[in-house]
Amino acid sequence: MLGMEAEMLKGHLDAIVLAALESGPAHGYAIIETIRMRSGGTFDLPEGTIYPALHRLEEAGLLSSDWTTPPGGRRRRVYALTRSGTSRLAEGRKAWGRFAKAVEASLGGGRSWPA
Amino acid sequence: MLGMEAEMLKGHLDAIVLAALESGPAHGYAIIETIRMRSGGTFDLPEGTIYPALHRLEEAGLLSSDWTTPPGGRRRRVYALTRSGTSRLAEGRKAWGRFAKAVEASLGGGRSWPA
DNA sequence: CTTCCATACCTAGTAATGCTAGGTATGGAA
DNA sequence: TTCCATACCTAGCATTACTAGGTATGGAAG
Repeated sequence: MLGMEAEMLKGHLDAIVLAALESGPAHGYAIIETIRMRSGGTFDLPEGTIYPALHRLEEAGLLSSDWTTPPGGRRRRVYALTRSGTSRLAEGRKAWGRFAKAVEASLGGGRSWPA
Repeated sequence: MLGMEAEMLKGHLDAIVLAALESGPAHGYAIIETIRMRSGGTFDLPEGTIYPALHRLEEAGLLSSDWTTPPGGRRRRVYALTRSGTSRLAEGRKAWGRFAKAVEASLGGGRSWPA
């Protein structure tokens, strides 16, 4: 997040994190990187955002984690989507679709506006 | 908000409220109605959301208000966009565009997904 | 060898914000 | 006259992302 539009993530972070794990398990630092890349640099999340979110998602049963130590590397906590995490992600995508549509309709207000 | 996707508005409400006033001044109840209509029923905001938001926006100089009493009617507080409210709305639309694009890129993750 | 940096994790506390759940009041319909 | 829809308000709550600190290790630079 680049300061300007701080706080805008509210409520959408979970789905974004889950999506970052869809292609396979990853650890916190890598997830931050994935999200930054995918979002084209728009979401540059501080660790203080990601780690608590991961804990929350695991607590909720949407992620599972394992401590791993790659040969000659530091200890990492690797997260993976659980079955309910996968289905929550699907819900999250649908919810985002509805939400975005409603916001656009609300902002548009009859007048056309630049895509 | 239909419960399921509660909290998703976070950070976007202000722009939506400002947009509701773009076509002319209105009072709180009418703004709720406008937003519900425009959003196709998705955003059915409780008064406890709107009134504090209006106060916040006025405090921030983005709205101005006047008490009016229509002939044979109840007392209403009518809000209007100020000049800086108008320009904030423009910023809000741009910010939404960037944000939505980044979320879609983050959720999409290489795989195509239903518009 | 020591120093420093990037990696990698963590958490307590803060600020913001939307919502819940209450309250008041009035005009018109039943 | 009773009730509901309109119309406004607020205190307190829950959630959530962020700030600002902290720990530790492997590798590179000096």
